[in-house]
Amino acid sequence: MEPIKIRPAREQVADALRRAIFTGEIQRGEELTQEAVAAQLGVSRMPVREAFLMLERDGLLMLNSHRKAVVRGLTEEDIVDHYDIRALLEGEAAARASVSEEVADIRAAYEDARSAGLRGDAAAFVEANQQFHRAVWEAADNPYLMRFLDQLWRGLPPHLPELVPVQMRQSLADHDQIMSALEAKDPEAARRAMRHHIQRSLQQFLNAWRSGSDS
Amino acid sequence: MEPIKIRPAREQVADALRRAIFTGEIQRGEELTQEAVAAQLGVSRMPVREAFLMLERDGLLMLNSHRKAVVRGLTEEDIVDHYDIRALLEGEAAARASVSEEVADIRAAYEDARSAGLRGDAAAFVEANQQFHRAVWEAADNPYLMRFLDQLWRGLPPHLPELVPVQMRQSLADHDQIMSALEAKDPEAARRAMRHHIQRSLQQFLNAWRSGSDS
DNA sequence: GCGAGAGTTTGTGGATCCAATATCCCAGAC
DNA sequence: GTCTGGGATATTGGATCCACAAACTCTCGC
Repeated sequence: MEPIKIRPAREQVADALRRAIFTGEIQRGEELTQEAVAAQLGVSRMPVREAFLMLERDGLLMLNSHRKAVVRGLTEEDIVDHYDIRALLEGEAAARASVSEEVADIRAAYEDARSAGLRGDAAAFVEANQQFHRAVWEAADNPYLMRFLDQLWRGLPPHLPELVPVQMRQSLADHDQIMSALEAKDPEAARRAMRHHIQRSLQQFLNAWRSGSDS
Repeated sequence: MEPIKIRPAREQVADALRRAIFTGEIQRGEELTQEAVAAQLGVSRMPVREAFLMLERDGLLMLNSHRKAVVRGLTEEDIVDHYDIRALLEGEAAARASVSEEVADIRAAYEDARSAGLRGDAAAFVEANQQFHRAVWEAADNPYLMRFLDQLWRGLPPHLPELVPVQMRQSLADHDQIMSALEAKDPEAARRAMRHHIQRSLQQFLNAWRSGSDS
């Protein structure tokens, strides 16, 4: 038996809200009261308050003293800005990872994503893909980099469900590029490959977003 | 009259704790209880709880369910990592700012810092210096970039008091370089100048740190 | 003397309660 | 008719209360 991590209520509330925002169940501009959310989720206001503070940090809510919380949601511009910074940071992470001792760990995650992709298991792929990226940051071994990337990933839906199948093929091809740059211990090639991967994902995301969000 | 921003108790508590950590009044590894901090600051536990969550995000505290909060403080390695990422992000900000419309705003902040430096007003310089950097991020106009840089600046003491006088001369010279790259609208020169500025600051900071923290 | 286990203490996480402030609505004056 | 002011209402911020989890200690068995 390994020690399990216990998740406080505030995090579960935050997760629930994030999901609701990402799926569009809660719309941009909508106003939330602690009371209403608490009632709907069946908890007291306390964990909701704390969750609101977390979501504010992640840029999903706007809070003002004694005012209701306003859902910031995401504009197309936000998404572009998000991916821009992600490309910068993950590119740096890849460059650092390429000269680290932990390339083997990355390869393991790479293989997982690859096999999930080849057998067409979308859910497993989404999970493994995240592990692959995370393995890169871990190898880069800079707590600030890791913290910011974590925040970024929490700030956008990991994958729009409708585009996962399309994305898998392309992502796997990109991963090949990244992986070989890493194993060649070539920092700049790794940075380029990662940046390219992310910028390409942005295009896919935007296409899906544009067709999905004309509601 | 412009709308003034009201600061909730949690933020003031967080500020007080940050200061205490930066000055060394609270040492690395020390354990804090909500109760004790609340009593000392004369508030209830509630704002302290929320402040703890903020400081955890800034990397200054480690929280575990049902455990006391542990002060993470800063190792020398943390500081290097911190400046590394700051150089990356501020470099990017400078590159973007150089092609923005707001270079004039940056120059205003630059002049403020310069005049404070020339008349040797350390306090004013620290403030104006921060304004200068902030003006650059604002011009870069990417909310994520801004958010992360804000977090970084909150995570380290803005300036070790003893080195401000030394730092002023050098910083002003660096600022000249940055400013002219910005006004030449040369993104890569601006990035280089900013990176150089920050990496040089790191060296000064480390020297002061090493001599200051052998307690 | 030392380790295991129960009981005690301490401290957090979550619920509820109270205070303070912002918004809303309506009445009255000009 | 519109604007101003006051009171009612809604909602958050802060304080207190309670339950549960972790640490600590003391005792008992060996």
